[in-house]
Amino acid sequence: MTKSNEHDGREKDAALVMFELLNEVGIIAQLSRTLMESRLDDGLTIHHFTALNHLVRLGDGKTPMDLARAFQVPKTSMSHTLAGLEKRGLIRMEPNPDDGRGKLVRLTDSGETVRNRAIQDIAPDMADIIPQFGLEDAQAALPFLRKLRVVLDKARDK
Amino acid sequence: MTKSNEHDGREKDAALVMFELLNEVGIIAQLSRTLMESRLDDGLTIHHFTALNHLVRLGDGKTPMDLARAFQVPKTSMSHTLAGLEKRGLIRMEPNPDDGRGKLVRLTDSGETVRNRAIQDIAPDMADIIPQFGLEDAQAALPFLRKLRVVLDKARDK
DNA sequence: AGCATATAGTACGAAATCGAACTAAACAAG
DNA sequence: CTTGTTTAGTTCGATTTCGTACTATATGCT
Repeated sequence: MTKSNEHDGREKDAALVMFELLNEVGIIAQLSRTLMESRLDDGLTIHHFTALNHLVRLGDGKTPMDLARAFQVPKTSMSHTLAGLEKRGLIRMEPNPDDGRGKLVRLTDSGETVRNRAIQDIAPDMADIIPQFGLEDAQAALPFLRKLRVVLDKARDK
Repeated sequence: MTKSNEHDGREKDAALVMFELLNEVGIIAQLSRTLMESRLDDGLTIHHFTALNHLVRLGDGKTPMDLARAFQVPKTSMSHTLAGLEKRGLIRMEPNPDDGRGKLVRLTDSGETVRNRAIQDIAPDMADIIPQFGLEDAQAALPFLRKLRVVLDKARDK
């Protein structure tokens, strides 16, 4: 039926490859999520950890909307996550001096400590995974994934 | 402090690489999730689609637990997803002849049709993404991701 | 066989997710 | 300055997610 312009068995449609790729990515995300979550548990969820991690790595003083956009979640969900972090004393909310509607998210010392401890707790698991296929493969995959993330991000608003 | 056995700036710890990698994967999964969801909507969620897709690709006659394990979700969540699919007439639940406790999930014709249509609806978006970094890169990434998924899956039960 | 333990699935309730509606402030145009 | 539009964030409610507890069957051990 379909025209076979090269080797039929190996002929792979671009959409097909992408489907498979995102399928794998979805499963990996789910697996890593549950793996990390099993290591966390001071009642901390992945969302809590991810937000803390983001603030440590890229600097605090972000607005809630910045974070919502960064993680592609609705602002109401981010509100909820931040409320949880604040209740635990891991962040503080300040009024945004540049925008009377807005707030700024500030890491507390405790927040940074908790994040660092979480990293320490999870790191052994991460390190254990690498040797199973070599650091080089993983390093090679990173730029590709970054690019894919950027492309998908742009495709977001059609 | 850390010994610099090569080029210090590029020296990357295995755990660090893995963190970054899974971070990217998580964001990509989230983006692709919302992208797909925007194309679906006959009330179908990603979970519905993913389950249908799995059954078409790998064959039906799986138990709910098979599916729960495949997607790494609690069995109660899978119950809920399957209930939704059954209510829509996209699957049927049979008793498992080999296990009196269990059930088998069967695709209906309608289920297969709906899955195929969903694929058709999403395919253009998938195809649009590929040219932005070349089919070869994507094909190269696939085996790596599969391996990572398998490794994580094994690490699951410590 | 009989009993202990493990497993498949469901019921139920608590928490999380997220859309809709709302408040308040910013911004844009006249 | 007023008016209309946009944006940040919260509140509220419907739906989803998922842990706990339960039932029923299977499996393993003696």
